[in-house]
Amino acid sequence: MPTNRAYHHGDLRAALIAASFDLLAESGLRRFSVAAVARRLQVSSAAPYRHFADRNQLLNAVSAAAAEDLGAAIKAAADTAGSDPADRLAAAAGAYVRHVTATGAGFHVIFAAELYAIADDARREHTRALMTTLLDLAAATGTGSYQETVLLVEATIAVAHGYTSLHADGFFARKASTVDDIAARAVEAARVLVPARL
Amino acid sequence: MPTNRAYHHGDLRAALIAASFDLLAESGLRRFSVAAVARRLQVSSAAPYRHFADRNQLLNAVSAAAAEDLGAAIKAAADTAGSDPADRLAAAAGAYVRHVTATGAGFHVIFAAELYAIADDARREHTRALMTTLLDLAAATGTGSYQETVLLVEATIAVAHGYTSLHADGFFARKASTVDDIAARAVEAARVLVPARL
DNA sequence: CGTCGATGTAAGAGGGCTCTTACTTGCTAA
DNA sequence: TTAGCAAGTAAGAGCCCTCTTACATCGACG
Repeated sequence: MPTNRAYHHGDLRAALIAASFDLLAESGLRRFSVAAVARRLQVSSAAPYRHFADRNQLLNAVSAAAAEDLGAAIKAAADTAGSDPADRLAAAAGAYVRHVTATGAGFHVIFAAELYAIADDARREHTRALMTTLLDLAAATGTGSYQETVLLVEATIAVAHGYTSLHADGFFARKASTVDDIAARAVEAARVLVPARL
Repeated sequence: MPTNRAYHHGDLRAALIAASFDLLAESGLRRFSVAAVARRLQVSSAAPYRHFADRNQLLNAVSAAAAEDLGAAIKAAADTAGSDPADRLAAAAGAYVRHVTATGAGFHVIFAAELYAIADDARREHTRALMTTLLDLAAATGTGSYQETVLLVEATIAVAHGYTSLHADGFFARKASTVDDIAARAVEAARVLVPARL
C-alpha cells in the first residue's frame, strides 16, 4: 500500500476513492471505469495504476470505504432516532437510502461479485462491522434466534435497497420525489417489518 | 417493424429478444451488449442491426416484452394466491422475485433511463398495463385514495426489487438461499406492508 | 547537494463494443 | 424462371477501456 504523504498530486489514492464515489453516484456502476475516474481528477489514465493493481482493486477500496461510511451513517441515524429499538432499526433503512443515493455505493458495490476473489482484510473487517451494526440494531428489537435476527436485517436492507435502486433507476421520477421522501417511505416500511418477526 | 416470417435464421427478431433475456439473467444489464447477444445466437454482429436500429431499440423491445411477461406472471400468481386481496398483492412480490431472477429484466430494465427517449407505443402500453395490474391488486385491499394505492404498489415493488437485486448481487449467496426462499420472504414482507396502508 | 525511490506522464498494445458499408444468399411472387 | 427484396455476412472505422513500458519529476534523506 502506498503512503498517504503528499507528492505530486497530494493524495491521489484517497482522491481516486472519493472521485469513484462521485462517478458512481452520477452514473452508476455500469459506467464506472478507471479511465473516467482519472479524467475526473485530471491525471493520466495510467496514474491510478500506481495505487491500485487493477480496476477491481480500486473497486475493492471503494467497497471498503463504502462499508465504513455506511456503517457510520447508520449508527448516526439510529442514535438520532431515539431509544425505541424498532425505530432505531428502521432509521437504518432511511440512512441507507440517503447515504447510498449520495455515494452511489450500496450493497451492490459492497458485495459486488467481482470483489469476492480479492482477499482484503480491511474490506472484510469493514463489511463485517457494518453487518454487526445492523445485527445489533435488529437484535435489540427482541428477535428470538440469531437466524431471526439475520432475516430481519436482510428484510430491512431489502426494503432500503429496493427503494434506493428504484429511485436511482428513475422509477419515482415522474412524481418528483426527493431523496428524503423516499427515505421516509423506506423508514415507514422498515418500521412495519419489525413486529412481524419476519 | 420487420415481419415475423421465417427467413435465413427463422425469426431472428424474436430470438434476439429471447437471447437478451438469457444474457441479462446470466450477466445482468452491466454486461449486456448487442455483440454478445449476436454471438450467443451464432449470427454476425451486424445481424441484429437488420432488426433494431441500435442497442437501445433492442433494449426497448426487451423492456416491452419484460413488462408483458411480468404482468402475466403477476396475474397468474395473484390468481393462485386465492381471494384475500392482501395475499393476492403480496403474491405479486413473489412473482416478481421469481420471474425477474429468471429473466434478468425487472423494473431496472423496464424503466431504464436510456429508454425514455424512445417513443414506442407498444412498450408504453405494456408498462401501463403492468402498472394497472398492480394498482388493481393494491386497490382491492381497500386503500383509500389513489395516492395511497400508488404508494402501496411502490412499496410492494420496492420490497420485491430489493430482495431480487440483493439476491442477484450475491448478498444471500453464503446461505445457499434458493430463489423460492427469497420469493417466500418477499411475499411475507409484502404481506406485512398491506395493513399498514403505507 | 546529489541520489534514490515514489509518483506521475506519454505512448501504445490489445481488446471489446457500436454501428456502417458493400456484398451475398435465398424466399417469394409475377 | 427469374427479378427483387428481405436478411444475413465480412470487413472495418471509430471509440473507449484496461493495463504495460519507458521515461520524467520531485521530495526526502544521507
